[in-house]
Amino acid sequence: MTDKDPTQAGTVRLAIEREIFNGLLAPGDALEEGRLAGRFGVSRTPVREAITQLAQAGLVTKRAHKRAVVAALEPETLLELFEALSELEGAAAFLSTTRMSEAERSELLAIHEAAAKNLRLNGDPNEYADLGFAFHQRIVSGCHNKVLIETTEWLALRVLPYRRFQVVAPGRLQRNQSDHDDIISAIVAHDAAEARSLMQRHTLEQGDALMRFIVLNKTTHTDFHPAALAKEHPL
Amino acid sequence: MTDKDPTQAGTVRLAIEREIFNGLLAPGDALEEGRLAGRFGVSRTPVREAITQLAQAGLVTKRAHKRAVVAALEPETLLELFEALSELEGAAAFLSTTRMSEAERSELLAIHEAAAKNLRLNGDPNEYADLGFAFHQRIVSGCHNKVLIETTEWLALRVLPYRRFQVVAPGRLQRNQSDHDDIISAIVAHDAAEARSLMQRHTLEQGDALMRFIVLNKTTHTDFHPAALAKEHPL
DNA sequence: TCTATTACAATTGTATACACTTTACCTTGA
DNA sequence: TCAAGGTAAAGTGTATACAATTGTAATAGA
Repeated sequence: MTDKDPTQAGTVRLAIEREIFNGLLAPGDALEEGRLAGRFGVSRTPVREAITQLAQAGLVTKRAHKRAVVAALEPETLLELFEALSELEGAAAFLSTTRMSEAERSELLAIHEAAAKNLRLNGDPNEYADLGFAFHQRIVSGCHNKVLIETTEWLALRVLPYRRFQVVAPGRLQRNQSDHDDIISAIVAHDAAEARSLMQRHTLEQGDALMRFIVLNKTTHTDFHPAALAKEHPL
Repeated sequence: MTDKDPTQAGTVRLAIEREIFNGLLAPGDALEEGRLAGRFGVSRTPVREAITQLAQAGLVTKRAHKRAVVAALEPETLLELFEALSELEGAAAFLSTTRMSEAERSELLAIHEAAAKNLRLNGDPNEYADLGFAFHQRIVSGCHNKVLIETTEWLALRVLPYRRFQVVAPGRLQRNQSDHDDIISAIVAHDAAEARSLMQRHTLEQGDALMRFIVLNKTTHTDFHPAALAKEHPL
């Protein structure tokens, strides 16, 4: 599904996806086929196909004869996403502990150390967020189970617009890094069960922290749309 | 996505899905839009949309300008599916242990006892398979996490055509029932960790048993298409 | 006989036109 | 003023026509 896009439908799909992540298209916004077609300079057909794909991916919701809208994640759904994701990432960590190649393990370590360095030197928080994302991604891909990887990334995609806000909570970065420390230790020690447990709790707490942040800032928003949050809390 | 289908695309989608499960459409078979359109008495447009949805669901594979084909599960992928599924169902069992309502718990027990009765009286194996499926489904739905439920069912859908063959292996039924016994016990005892562990191992062993069965019968098949198996091992 | 090239057929991707449903607004009556 | 109904506008669902790409087979050359 993540192929290069020789087809217009694929191009449009990626474009819409981008706009959702950028916040240009906010949750609840209607995806009107005609306008999008005009905006991208294509006909309704590929737009319609792109929307169908996005709907199946869960990024937009669509009912018959009703306009497709960008999926609005209610707080409850966001919690459920993190709960499910924590189980999958925990499982991946368990499997990765015994399945990662030496190369993969050392790459993971390199990413972790780069993040540590960034933290010590008060580097760019955006870069730290990217490294954190890479950390999770490597652990997931290390399990060598394509189905599990695919499924995990499918869920991670849906929380992606929200996940980066973990860093704004005070003291979250240090806690995050220390969690990663422990996870790395378990993996290096080949303690798969411990790696699972730590990873699972870590992801779950990421979700909790995000939820707390959202709730605390909710008075000023009817919605907790990532774009709105981004404006008030620029990284 | 499992709504009633006031739209033709939805109807066609379900029809194709059925034919895949029935084996009328075998893995590797090409889904040619024009023919399907003619066969269902609609135009290519809804057929195309149905195929797009099925592709996103993983039941068919589709690349640009190439014909869509029914997804052929290679043995490796099937193993990966069961591995991922076992993690998800294990997680669901963990959560269900503490989250199921009394009504849900008693319904689960009723299903389990009906299966036991079927086994004692040498009932219809097909009915037993259905009860087994219901057993898993209730445990999953009991976790009250829509995202987790949805994700689990998404994977279960892909192994559905193969999963029923668990019953053909000699002694599998008794083993299956005894596994279910243990899982029920853990749930009733509110031992969530044990429920997870048992459920996870159970689903994983289901997959292993299925794989063994397939490998043992592979000499006669170049492929282990469910329809071919169904012909040789009618339930 | 085998291989490569080329033309043609088959099939997918896209655009446009039309039918049907929903939504919104406006009118009408109380 | 408000509610109810109806009508027009907007938007989705589907069919058809056309363009672009791929698969195939036939032919020419070695």
